[in-house]
Amino acid sequence: MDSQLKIYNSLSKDKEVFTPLIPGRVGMYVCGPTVYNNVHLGNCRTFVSFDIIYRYLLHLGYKVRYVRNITDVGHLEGDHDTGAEDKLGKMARLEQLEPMEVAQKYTVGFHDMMKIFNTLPPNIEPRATGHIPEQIEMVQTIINNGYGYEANGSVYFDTIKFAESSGMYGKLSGRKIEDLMAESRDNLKKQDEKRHPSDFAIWIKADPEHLMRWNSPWSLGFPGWHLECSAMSTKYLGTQFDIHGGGGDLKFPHHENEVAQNFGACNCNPARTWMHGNMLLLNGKKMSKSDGNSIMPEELFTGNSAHISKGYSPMVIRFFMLQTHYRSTLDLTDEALQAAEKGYRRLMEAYASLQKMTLTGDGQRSEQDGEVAALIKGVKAEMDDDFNTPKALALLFEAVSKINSWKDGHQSMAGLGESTLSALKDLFQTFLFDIFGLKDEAAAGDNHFKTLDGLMQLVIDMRQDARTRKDWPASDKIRDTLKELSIQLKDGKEGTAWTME
RNA sequence: GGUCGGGUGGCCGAGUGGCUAGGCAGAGGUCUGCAAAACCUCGUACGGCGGUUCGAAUCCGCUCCCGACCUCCA
Repeated sequence: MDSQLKIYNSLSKDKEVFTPLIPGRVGMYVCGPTVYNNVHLGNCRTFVSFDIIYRYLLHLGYKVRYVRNITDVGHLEGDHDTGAEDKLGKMARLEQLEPMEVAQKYTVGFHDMMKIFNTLPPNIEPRATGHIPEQIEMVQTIINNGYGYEANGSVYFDTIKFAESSGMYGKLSGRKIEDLMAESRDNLKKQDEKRHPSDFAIWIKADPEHLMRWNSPWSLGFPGWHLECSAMSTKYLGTQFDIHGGGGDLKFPHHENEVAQNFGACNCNPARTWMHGNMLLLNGKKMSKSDGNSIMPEELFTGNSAHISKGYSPMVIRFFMLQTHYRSTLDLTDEALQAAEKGYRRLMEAYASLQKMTLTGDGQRSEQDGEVAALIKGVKAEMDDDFNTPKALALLFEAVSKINSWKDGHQSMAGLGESTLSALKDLFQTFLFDIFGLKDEAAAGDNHFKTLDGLMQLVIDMRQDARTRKDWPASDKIRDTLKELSIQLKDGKEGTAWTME
């Protein structure tokens, strides 16, 4: 709890020592998906990043309230926030479903995928359509405070007024208000209703064909995108809270407008720390369906895609994500995934070896003990430095070399203290599973695995007998046949281990 | 065009004013019946050109290239 956790704040563009508003507690809001289609992989990366952040905060002992919304109304297709079709409404029309059926379908799919990636569920997962009264109330408050105005049944946020009174419109995304004002677009519909081009809709009067609409003091309509996050973060975390996160592409306009709305409603800045994950690229380019530069999670698992040579398991992908800092772009390539797969296995195998180890030395501590102790401290220090998972992982891999050396007798464990060894075991257990959220897929402890392992021990014994007799054809036949079945035997000093490839 | 972020060894990726992560691949070695696995050693990289400095890949300037955002996007 007394850690010196530092977090990079997009608002100040600097790393800051993290101090929660209420000691011991953290309120964290992360922008969730708009459930109009299957989650795509970039989405998953953002949520995995924040999952690790959430897990680490829990590890530090904070009582965290993690809120991640589901947006199921208000998010429009096309050019601007008026005159375009709602994403959910469009899918509903195309698939001939109720909008809520669309939302339900993709919400379930999203949850399934989050589970596959082993992310912890948020504490509250509010839906935009479940908070229409709260949003209407917020619009009214914004109007009352003089930051919103009605025009023809729609309500707009007055960005110029906000910029003048707060001086911070554009601060989060590094934009100048003059530039925003100059960004007038010819193809903008309903531009005439706005006082300034940079103003945005917080309540939109529905066209007759619009599927989702609610009564409000201004019109039969629906809330603007951005507003749901402002209303729901306020409801569950208060007008001010600790962390607001999301993908980097949400900085503008979504987050910028959120700040504005919250300020307009409460005259205060909502989140103290803004965190943004970076993009996932595919072969050096942003994923884009229209260019064919895209891959769905399922395709990644099955290998059914022209971009990859084979399938990769969810935990390999999670490990792959951990190897890059959350604020860096991550380039997904087949070669990089292969490297990640091997690295992930090596780490898991070393973990298994470590847990079985007992001390062989005399308990006299030597230099080696100090090295391991420093390593253990280092891993935590890296996570305290803005959740630096790649560096923490690098240190764990240094431990992997040591573990394998001890195991194969290349290096003596002499000089390692009992408490140091057990701290190292704890470190692996805690970081790999509790914080990084990995699972050991090979040893996915079900009954079948137990049976298989028993069977394998028998086969290994029989091969060992053959080897003792120097019956090389027999022993090699066992080894080679298993290899064809994707089971690899690994001969070591202490006998033979096996793994599934 | 505007704004921002990058260009690191074969690939992916940390980091940072001097002690020069890590993973994967490659080379050599140890071990082994052979192999695999494992371990050890090795390649001394930071787009280009200038400048600041005792010293820069790390700071500054210029330049080239790439990406993101500016419009739906995590």
